[in-house]
Amino acid sequence: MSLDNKYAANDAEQKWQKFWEEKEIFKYDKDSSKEAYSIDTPPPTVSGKLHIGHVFSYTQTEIVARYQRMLGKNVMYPFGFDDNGLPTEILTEREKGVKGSELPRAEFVKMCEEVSSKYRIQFKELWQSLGFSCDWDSAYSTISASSQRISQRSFLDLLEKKHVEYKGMPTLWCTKCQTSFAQAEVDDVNKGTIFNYLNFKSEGGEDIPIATTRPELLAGCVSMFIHPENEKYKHLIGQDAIVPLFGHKVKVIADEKADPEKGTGIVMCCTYGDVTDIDWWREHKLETKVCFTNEGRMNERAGEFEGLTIEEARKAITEKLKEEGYIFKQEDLAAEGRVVNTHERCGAPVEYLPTKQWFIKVVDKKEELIKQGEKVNWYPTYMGKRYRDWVENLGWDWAISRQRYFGVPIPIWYAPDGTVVPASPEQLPVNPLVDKPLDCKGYNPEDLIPEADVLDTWATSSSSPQLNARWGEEDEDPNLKPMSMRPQAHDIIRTWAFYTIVKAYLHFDEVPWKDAAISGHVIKRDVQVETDSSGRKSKISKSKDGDKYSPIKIIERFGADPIRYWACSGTLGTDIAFDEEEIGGVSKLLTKLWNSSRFADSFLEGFNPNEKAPKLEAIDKWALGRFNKVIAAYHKAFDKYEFFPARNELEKFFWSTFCDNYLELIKDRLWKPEVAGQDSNYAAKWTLYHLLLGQLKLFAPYVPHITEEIYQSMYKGNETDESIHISSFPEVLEEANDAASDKAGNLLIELVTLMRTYKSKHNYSVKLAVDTLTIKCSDEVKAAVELVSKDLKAITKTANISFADSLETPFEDKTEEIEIQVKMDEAAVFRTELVANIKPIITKLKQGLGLKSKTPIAKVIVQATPEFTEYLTAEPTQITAAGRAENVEFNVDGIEYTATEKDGLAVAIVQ
RNA sequence: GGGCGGCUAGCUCAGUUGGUUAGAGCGUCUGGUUUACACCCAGAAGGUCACAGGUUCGAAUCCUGUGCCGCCCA
Repeated sequence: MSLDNKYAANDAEQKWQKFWEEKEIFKYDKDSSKEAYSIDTPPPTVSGKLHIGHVFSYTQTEIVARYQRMLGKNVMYPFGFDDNGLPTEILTEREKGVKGSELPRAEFVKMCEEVSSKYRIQFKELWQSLGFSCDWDSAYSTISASSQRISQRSFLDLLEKKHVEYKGMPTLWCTKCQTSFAQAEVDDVNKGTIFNYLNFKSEGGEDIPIATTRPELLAGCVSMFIHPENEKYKHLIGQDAIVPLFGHKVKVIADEKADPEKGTGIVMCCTYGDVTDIDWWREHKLETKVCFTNEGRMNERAGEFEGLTIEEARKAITEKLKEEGYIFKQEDLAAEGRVVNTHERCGAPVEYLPTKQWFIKVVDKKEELIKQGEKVNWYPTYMGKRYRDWVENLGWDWAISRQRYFGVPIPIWYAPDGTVVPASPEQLPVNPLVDKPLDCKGYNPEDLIPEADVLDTWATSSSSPQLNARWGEEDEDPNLKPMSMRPQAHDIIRTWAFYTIVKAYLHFDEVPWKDAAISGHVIKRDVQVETDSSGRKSKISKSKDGDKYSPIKIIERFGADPIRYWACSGTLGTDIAFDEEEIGGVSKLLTKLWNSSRFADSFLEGFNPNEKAPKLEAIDKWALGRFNKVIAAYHKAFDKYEFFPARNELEKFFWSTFCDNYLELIKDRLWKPEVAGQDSNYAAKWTLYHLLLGQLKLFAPYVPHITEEIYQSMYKGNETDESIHISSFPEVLEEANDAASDKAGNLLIELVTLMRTYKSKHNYSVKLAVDTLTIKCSDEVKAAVELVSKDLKAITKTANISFADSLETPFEDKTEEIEIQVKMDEAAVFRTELVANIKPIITKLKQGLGLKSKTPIAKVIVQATPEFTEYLTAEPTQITAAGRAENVEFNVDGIEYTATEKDGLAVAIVQ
């Protein structure tokens, strides 16, 4: 089977994707004795849109999977979908135009299932069209029955070990989603707002000024704070103050956290404006005066403002304060100056409300969790610091209960006296709203109150290592503890990486995985700003950039392989700009790979590399030896998840050493075995066979489709592996590590470059014949050059090579070891000169016929003196090439010629 | 305000434990090519390695400081 002229990417990609699936090439074998390599694939959140960022980071993982597989490991590359929880609910509400809280629970859950399964299919199709080598049989969804079982098992284990607790305390609360949430789900948004300066009154009637952006909290004001050394106001400490509009009294208290420089230097403390309020409330044992409802409206404490939303109340109360003369100054805070905490799932501002929630206790485990983080190998290493910083700054335990619907139920009931009655392991998965505990702990089953809350989505996705290892299930896999690696992007170190480490630590006192490879994000090049020459970049925005970055469309345009290759550009962990030009550049590389393979194929058809041991020539050893170095560098880089340098070494070798030099060097040996000798011909083919195969294998993880296509067409006979992707990487060929050959090869390249420069500077064609090349060099160099003089002659079209101690007319360029003198073949030079005269005339004639200079024509006819004719007829292809003509004829009578600048030379053309 | 990362050719980026003349691709310029490939080949131009100090025989690389950009956390 030989290779077609052009590589048909679309057909080939689909063909091989089907082939891999049918032949189960990527199946993980649980019972294999081979070393396991397991990947804790991030289960993407089903949030609707597919994003080029997904492609970028997931592809990097996919390439690692293929790499490890070719190292001979038993690779577990599963896929999961994190389809439960609030993101899916919000998506469903948006798509179906409903509100979860207003529908019967079961009905809404069913809708969520419907929506998520739709998107699950889209995601899977995307990964498949990129040629991902997942074992789809091990795909999981975090809401499936078995995932629920494992997630509930996790909860019960933590309950038993007393790592979870049910407690009432101020909790991050989303009034829009009407649920509590975790610290990690808070987003900082810069938002403009108004700073209101207003006066409280002291008992003695003195004005006590404060500044606040949230006057609606006045109803919940419980105290005021002044710095103990605040000279201006410290006399107020200990007094009572009267809250404007609402009239209740609050104490003025001293505390160092009240910054004298900020606002007026006096701060009001409410239930609860922010984390400082909560700290004060706790430290000073203040009363609790909630003035909001869970739905985000003012409650009865707000008096006439009851029932207004928080926003409405802010305006109304500000107005009233102004009317009644409490406000004496208002300040517009610019957007960048004011950070508002929002709920990352929906964008609503964060509130703090006292509620009773389930927490995983992490704050008192900081030290241990930091130590766990140190046991993980982070790539790049500084990402470990981000983890550490996050853990060190933890202020809250991890709230895992959500007052929502589409999630894993918390498997417990409450007895009338408050005792928690857990589900039994054998009844999982359980839905307390429907089921009863197997062991009611002596309570009447009818009296038990089911827990209606569900687990946070992170509480389930943080169990992905346990889901992969099938923890506690019949088919539990002991080889996956810990897993080999976790790939993920840097933005979710504080959530997903952290939570997963927490779980593995609390359950098993171990790390979930050995390595964590952290990728960056895809950003776009902002064209408008770029023309400002400041070269700014910005994040891709779904709303602004629409479909431009739709992965499906990009795959359709470029094919999967170029996108995969692009996804491996740039340093691990850093953001990358999406660059269509670069993806187009990859297509060029693949075409080059295809064409060079096609070239090799034309000589290797029927070739058997096992027929006999080759007698390798210096130049063969040189190329193979350099390839040995590429192999070593490739593995060294991949070992650290640095697929970009690995790829670069390979690409550089392929394009420069292999294509531009080695293939050119062996052409004569391939074309003319009768001149070169059968041994030489065999050695060239043998080297070509192995070099190309080796490169295909190193390219395979990146561009699996085209390499498979070439492998199957060219190599399948001699090579027995069913797919290149389960073959093993090329081994270092010791025989080729030969210093003399390496030296000779490098000198040869130096000489070739010098000759090319010489010709280029004289405007000669690279192929123009040379009569004699004279080299001035040391005896040592001379000996090395003699090893490759045959190759040097062939590639530089040189008839004679000689060595001399001094040169009469040395070429200006030289290297450290070599100087040269070139005597061109006079006849060839003269012929070139003649052709150089003919060429512009042909172009002119073409233009006269309305043709472009590159348009092919039938014939060039030249009229010339006998002397010129003799030169030209010796190498007629020079003229046909110059005119892109089929043919050339000389001195035909009865035709109108156009004269050239050179006397005795004229041209005509036939279209 | 704290932490982290970055600043290298017109653009996108490499640059190993400090070591000859700092590299690649794209772009530009000059040439070339029909027995793999114009998605090609050869050659050239183009850099005060953000800035300022310091360590060193030697610094893009190590140290200190400054500026700008980005991210994370307050």
